[in-house]
Amino acid sequence: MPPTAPAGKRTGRPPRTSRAEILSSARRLIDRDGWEKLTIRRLAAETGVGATTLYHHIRDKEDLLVQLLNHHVEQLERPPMPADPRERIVLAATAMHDALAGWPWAAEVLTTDGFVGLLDESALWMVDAILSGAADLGCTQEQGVDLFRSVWYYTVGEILVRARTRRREAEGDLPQFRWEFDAAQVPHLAAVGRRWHELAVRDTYPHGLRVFVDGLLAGAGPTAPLGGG
Amino acid sequence: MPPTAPAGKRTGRPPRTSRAEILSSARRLIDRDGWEKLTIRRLAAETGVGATTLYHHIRDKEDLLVQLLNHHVEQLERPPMPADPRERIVLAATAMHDALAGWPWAAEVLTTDGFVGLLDESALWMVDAILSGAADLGCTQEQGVDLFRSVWYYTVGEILVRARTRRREAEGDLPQFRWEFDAAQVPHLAAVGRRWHELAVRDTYPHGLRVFVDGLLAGAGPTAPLGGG
DNA sequence: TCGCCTTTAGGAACATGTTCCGAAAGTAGC
DNA sequence: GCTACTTTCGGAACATGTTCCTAAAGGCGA
Repeated sequence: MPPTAPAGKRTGRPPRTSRAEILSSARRLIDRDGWEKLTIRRLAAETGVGATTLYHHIRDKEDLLVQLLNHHVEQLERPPMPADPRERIVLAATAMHDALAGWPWAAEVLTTDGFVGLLDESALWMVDAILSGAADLGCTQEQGVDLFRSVWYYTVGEILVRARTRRREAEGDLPQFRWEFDAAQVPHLAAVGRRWHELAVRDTYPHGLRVFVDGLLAGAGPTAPLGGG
Repeated sequence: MPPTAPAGKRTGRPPRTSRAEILSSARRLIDRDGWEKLTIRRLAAETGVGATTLYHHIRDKEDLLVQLLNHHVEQLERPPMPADPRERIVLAATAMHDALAGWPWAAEVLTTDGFVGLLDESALWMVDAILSGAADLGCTQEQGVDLFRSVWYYTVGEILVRARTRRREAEGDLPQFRWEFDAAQVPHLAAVGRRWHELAVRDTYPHGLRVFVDGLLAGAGPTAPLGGG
């Protein structure tokens, strides 16, 4: 990795590419072939350099993906924030969800407590909106962070599960599942049986989110701790 | 893959190993070195065969992991089910969570809508308990499945995030995060700053689960649809 | 111009899961 | 015993992300 060259004289072999150029190659590649096709070697070819050369400009693939996500979120239209704190939280969480839903690899990268430490401020207004909503409703900082994390778990889980389900379906992988269950052992599941998938197509994220936020906030406030201890 | 030999005469080259033997090698390997060390080649060595031979007994690594998970869940002590439907749901979800928490690869494998189609009945009593609780509270099948899925998203998200966070910490990867934020752009986040991790150590899963279940059920019943459409 | 130093380039190599295909090792029929 | 058939074995090979290390290419001082 280049030592974040400040300016002025340059010595040594001239770079054949740059971080910015690599990122733009990556965006081009994703736009053209989809993000599943984004491999290091392909990206190197698209950039016009050798594969290992990329590693002098990006730390690793995750670094690359985080930068791409930053760029993606920056380009999102930023909706006006509702004055009502609760609505603000729901809206911000939904925006977070939607921003990631089409970019499952982004959710994959951000599957980390404190992923906020990876992103630029320009991509963090959603997080800030949630924290601000919680604060306006009387939550302490601790409670705000707890609320955010719970919402984040739900969101990231939904995205990862749905993304993987879609991929499985695309690969025609479902037939291998078994959908006949022994009613003696699992009567309710057996009653559902192969209707499971038919029943599981609805988008329950928005409703679940609302329930979650309402519930988490119902017990909040200066006197009632949000979480356990 | 062997054609699930029914019985009787055997012809052809005699097998050097079997599915059961591979599974038990895998368990031994995991017990000894941890599941991160479970690779195909290592497993083959432990079993005493060539690497590619495994593929005549297991479909792929995911197949292997699912079988291991089945075995793991089978060995869990099955707690008595509370008569109260709501408590039953919470207990079953918690059991599901705890069963997976120490086996993050299992959550990885089960990140799929309808993962229940992968497991044996003996590993599905938790799912059935949740469906039964929902039914007892007046939910339709649709609502029960919706409730299960929402709880599942939350659960799987929590597990994946925590597992990945732990791995990151183990690799000493956190320092690369940035924890100074521009207060002008994200005031609340900036106020939290590097206290984020300090605040994020609490286990909020149980409380969040309760909130979630209560909230989802509050709007349930024969007349009030649980989800959107 | 010649050599030194700095910086970048990228081939070789490794570990991962996985597929292909020819070789190996049995039974069955003659 | 010989041939055919069937089943399993496993090395070679591929794509993936990634590290190591040597070569290349420029500026700078003599």
